[in-house]
Amino acid sequence: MITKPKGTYDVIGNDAQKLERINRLIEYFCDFYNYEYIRTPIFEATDLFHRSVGDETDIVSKETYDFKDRSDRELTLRPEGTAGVVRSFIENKMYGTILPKKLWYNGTMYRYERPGNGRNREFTQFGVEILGSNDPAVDAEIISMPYRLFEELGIKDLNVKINNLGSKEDRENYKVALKKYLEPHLSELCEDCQRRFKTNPLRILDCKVDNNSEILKNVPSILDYQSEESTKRFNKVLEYLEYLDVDYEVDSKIVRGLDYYDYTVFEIVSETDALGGASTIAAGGRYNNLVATLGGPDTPCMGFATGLERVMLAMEDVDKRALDCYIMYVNEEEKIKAITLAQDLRISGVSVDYDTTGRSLKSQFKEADRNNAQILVILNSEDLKRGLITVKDNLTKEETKVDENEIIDYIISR
RNA sequence: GCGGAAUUGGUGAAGUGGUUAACACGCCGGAUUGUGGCUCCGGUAUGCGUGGGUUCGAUCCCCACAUUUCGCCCCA
Repeated sequence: MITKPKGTYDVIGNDAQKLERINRLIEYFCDFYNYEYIRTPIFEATDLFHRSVGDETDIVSKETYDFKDRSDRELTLRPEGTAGVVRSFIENKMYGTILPKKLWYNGTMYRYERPGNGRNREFTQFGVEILGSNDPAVDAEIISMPYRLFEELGIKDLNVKINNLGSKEDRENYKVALKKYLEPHLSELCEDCQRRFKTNPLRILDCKVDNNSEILKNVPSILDYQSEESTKRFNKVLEYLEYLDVDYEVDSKIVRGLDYYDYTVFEIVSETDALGGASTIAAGGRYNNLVATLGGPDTPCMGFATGLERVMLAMEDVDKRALDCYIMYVNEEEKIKAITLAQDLRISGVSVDYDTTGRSLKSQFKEADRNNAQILVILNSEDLKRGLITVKDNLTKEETKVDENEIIDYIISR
């Protein structure tokens, strides 16, 4: 038997119902928040991710699906959505249109990782990007929108962790101070952190091994190394979040693994058991320099992305949608009536189904209940001869015989 | 990439080096010859992740691989 590739999965059963619900809600939200849909390619030039996400990041250095096509082009399956959107923004000269540009996407991403609970090699991210505004209200919207979406989906124990990375200059100043502080304690840190000290000292902050050590508890905070303007801006973001009733917590150790972030970064966390160790269900931040880095004009931007597989894990099961009508029959004459009546009802906007496996009438009743059918139509040759059809309300169990010519109107009126 | 655990029908699972692989749910059928959801009765894995090996004989022992899962790493 051929099985699915490692790290992929089929969305079936209740997961499929959850995903349908999520996707419907996403469209609804994006419409009301005034975002435009964008779809970009699933593979892009390898270089795009090296220049945006960063050569040195784990995602790019060891998790991408890279390949050459038949003309030896270097291509990569997208490991995240922002790079492609920004590339499209520049390539299609959207910076010349009315700004800000508010875009949303929802698609599969690929990372060659060890699969686990809420972690797959092919996974789905929904994300939005606001390009061309540095207003703190944008930051607040980018955080509050997914927060409200998750609330609407019934996800419990939501919390936003937020931090301010500041400008590149602010970060450089902080890195100097951080290194100065850590230097004497270097031998006390874990191996990974000793390596990070050279490559990316900020990442030591969210190390899980050393997190409880005295050294990291007393580490200088990045928030103390911000310019006045940056701090002022961050406080405004927090103020707006208060107004929007978002439950947040400033955490100066949130750094994120993608190089393009600056100023506001955040994670939305749910402590639901089903998520296990994968409690971050959405994350994002500002990337005011990315458009320029990729060759476009200076354009301040912010966005977030959420992993739908994790959202599904955090959700309660979704009830199957009820079927309006189930039609029952036994002989061929009745069956013909069943399939034609079903078609007429479906065209009239009534959801209908009927048996196609030769079940007994008894089993057809069971099948109707499994489908949570509201109305049962029980066809009977004797009745049909007199132009009548039996309709049973599956809640009240009331049964009536209706004239064949009025059956559709009768069912619609129920 | 590193370390641990698991893998038996549609599902949850018991089980033993040797005839027919428990039990439960589900599903199908019957009692009820065209009105169910209760009850009772019956049916429902030629197979125990895959490939090797040990053995007279393996689902059960050994090895490898795959997949899943937990932790590390990282992240959505």
